[in-house]
Amino acid sequence: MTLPRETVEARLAAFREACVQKRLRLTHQRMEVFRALASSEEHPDVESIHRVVRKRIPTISPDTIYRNLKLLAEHGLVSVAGMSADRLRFDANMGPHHHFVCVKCGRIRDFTSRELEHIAFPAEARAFGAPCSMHLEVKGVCSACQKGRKP
Amino acid sequence: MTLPRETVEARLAAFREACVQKRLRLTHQRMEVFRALASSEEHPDVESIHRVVRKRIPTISPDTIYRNLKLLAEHGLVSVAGMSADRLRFDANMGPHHHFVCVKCGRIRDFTSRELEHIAFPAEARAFGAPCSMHLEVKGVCSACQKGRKP
DNA sequence: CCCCAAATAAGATAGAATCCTATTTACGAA
DNA sequence: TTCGTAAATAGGATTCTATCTTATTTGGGG
Ligand SMILES: [Mn+2]
Ligand SMILES: [Mn+2]
Ligand SMILES: [Zn+2]
Ligand SMILES: [Zn+2]
Repeated sequence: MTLPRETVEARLAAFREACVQKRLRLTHQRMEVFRALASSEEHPDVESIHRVVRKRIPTISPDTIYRNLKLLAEHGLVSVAGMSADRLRFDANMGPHHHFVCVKCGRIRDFTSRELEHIAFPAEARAFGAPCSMHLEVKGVCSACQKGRKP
Repeated sequence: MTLPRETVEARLAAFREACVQKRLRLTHQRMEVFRALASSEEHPDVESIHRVVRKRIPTISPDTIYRNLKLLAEHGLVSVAGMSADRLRFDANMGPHHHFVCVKCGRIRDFTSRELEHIAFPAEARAFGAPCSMHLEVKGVCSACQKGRKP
């Protein structure tokens, strides 16, 4: 909530314009859901957004929050923080390594990179606290999915 | 399942030793859960592991899979693939950026890094398919949590 | 101002993960 | 080897996130 007002205003203006271009109806609810998210730098979850929006629209339902965020994410107007994780997935490879994640089939492949291994924690990250690990996730379409094989 | 047998054997041996050192009981179920994970390079979920282990222990319950994987993760013997994501969290910052994630309180902070911006998709990742995005997650303890502030 | 596809509210539903409790078991000590 | 006990398990119940269903409302083009 400590974002510069001009940043928020810019986001809201861009949002309105994008919605018009994409033929997404500018409902009261949709606008307030986006405003709540665009005014925060906390990467809020649905419950947090719902709490905020309820102050302006007391009857708004959680489903409307979910529905709009999903729609907006599909249109590239917001994104999901963190990573693709519908369910927990585990790893017995405890060595340092990174992941290639297929956005089609969800397959996760390990890789290491000599180039990346020598990168220290970025100073910009250290400014927030004491880093202890670093993980790179490369998203893309795996060879199998490119060839149209079944997932 | 295409892992070299020696790799699997080494993992199992290390696992037995670690369990003894950490005073974790080597139950039949725990051993088979770890064997299933250590024999796979698919980053399997609980259901997949359950299917595999059931061939040897037909009565094993999903809860035992969950319980053991969680315990082993706490002891650093396995890890959770992907990222910390108990629930969906959203982001209105659509510019390219990375995340610092506090392992104590879950706070997510944005950062960019000139050093990282110029990194191309690693060749090792491109070997798996066509990358389309890249995201770095730095885990650590944020300043607030270091100072013992409440989450 | 009209119309209607799109969007919403509220409750039902699905599914993942955890909790509860009676029973079993691993393993240290005698 | 046997024994005692705390740890672990099985299976059902429960919690909680997210999605779906359906009747109702509404944004916005014509
Ligand atoms: Mn991995
Ligand atoms: Mn972010
Ligand atoms: Zn794929
Ligand atoms: Zn913290």
